[in-house]
Amino acid sequence: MSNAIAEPSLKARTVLIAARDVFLLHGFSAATTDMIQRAAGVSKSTVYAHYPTKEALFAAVIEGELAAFTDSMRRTEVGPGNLRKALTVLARAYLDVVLSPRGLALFRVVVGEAPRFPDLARRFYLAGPQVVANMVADCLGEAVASGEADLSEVGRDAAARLFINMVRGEPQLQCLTHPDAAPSAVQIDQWTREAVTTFMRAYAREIGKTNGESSRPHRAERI
Amino acid sequence: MSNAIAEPSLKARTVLIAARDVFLLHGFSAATTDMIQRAAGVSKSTVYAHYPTKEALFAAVIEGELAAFTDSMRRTEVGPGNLRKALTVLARAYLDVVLSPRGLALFRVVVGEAPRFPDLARRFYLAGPQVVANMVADCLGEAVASGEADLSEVGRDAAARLFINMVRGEPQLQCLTHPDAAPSAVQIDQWTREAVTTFMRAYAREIGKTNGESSRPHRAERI
DNA sequence: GTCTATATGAAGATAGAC
DNA sequence: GTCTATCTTCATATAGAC
Repeated sequence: MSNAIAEPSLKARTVLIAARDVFLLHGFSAATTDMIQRAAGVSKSTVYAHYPTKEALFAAVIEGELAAFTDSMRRTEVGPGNLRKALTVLARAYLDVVLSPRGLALFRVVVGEAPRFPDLARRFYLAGPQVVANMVADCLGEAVASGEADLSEVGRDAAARLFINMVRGEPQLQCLTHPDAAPSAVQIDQWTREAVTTFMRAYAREIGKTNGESSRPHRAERI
Repeated sequence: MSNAIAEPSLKARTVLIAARDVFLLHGFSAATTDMIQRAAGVSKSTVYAHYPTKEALFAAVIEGELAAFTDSMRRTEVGPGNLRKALTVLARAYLDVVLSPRGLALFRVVVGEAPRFPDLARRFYLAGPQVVANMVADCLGEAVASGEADLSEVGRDAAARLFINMVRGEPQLQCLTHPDAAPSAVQIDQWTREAVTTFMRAYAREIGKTNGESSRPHRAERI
């Protein structure tokens, strides 16, 4: 069936998917077009029919991963709840993507090849950390408006960046430097809790200090 | 010209230094032994006389950089002062190394090649973040003892890790993803201040704010 | 130990048949 | 568009003279 009139975009996608696996596993330089060709089950010239060079194929792969990353984060619904709850949801969503094999491999490759592909590195920052920071900043804006948080000392955007870096820092670094040891769900929960707790201690205003899931929704949320 | 009696360790060091420059600039796979040989001004077989393979040479380079990193941090004198001052000194010392061209290149290469050199990646964590976290933890231990800090909620070691990741997070990520734009000293100062401020707001106890010099911390107060 | 010269293999990319 | 076969270049690593 597919032999008669091969749809061009189909083979192109096959090549792209194979290239993604190979590039994310080996990095740009160590990956070879032979590996990609073999993984895709096509011939060498089919690869070059759709992508003029190895660099172009690499760029297409990274762009696709960035889009997937952004989409994944954008699908996160914070939902109703207090600030602690909202930050916890965002932190978990961020860590889920960052600590996934795909997320770790993307970081490795983009950062490792940044001197050779500076534009891709910049786009990584915009599609990843920047997007998440904006989501957190929105959340913090509402919290400030409702009196849940006081960010007058550092500002909303700086606070958002501090938070996501606190969330990402240790888990990502440990995963990057211990490639064979994936952290447990319990460990990830603890990291999340520590970061959220620290941020809340620094910037949350004491409303109902007795704490413990005060079911009072400070922010009347849209649903 | 190096005709008389070439000291073996001299040429070995020449090769190692050249290899360091090449590996840190291009990464492991993109670097070639030709580049190293040319940069060192020696012949191909001289390289292989001292290091059996490209991998072994790479490992020697990374080990050397890790030792330099650790030494640099260990030379940091925290000196007398309150907790805010001590954390600021440690943060600046850490950022100086992390954001230096050598520090950024080391991170790039080690993280990028971690799947192929997992042992080096683990040793990177121990020689870098772990060392700094221990220094911060020592500092925090004193602060707890003197009543300057209350770390009962997350613990001393977790607090230390949170702090260094807050310090490192945004500056390092921006430098890694914007290889052509070095941050200004003012920007670095601001990042440092934001991280220290956030940590202090979360965990410092207000001593002598209203009643002035009530307790006597063993490190001299200074604002 | 160090050099020149080279073996050996594989990389990225292309030509031409179908 | 896709394949088989190939070109050119350059990689790591080694042999043999000095």
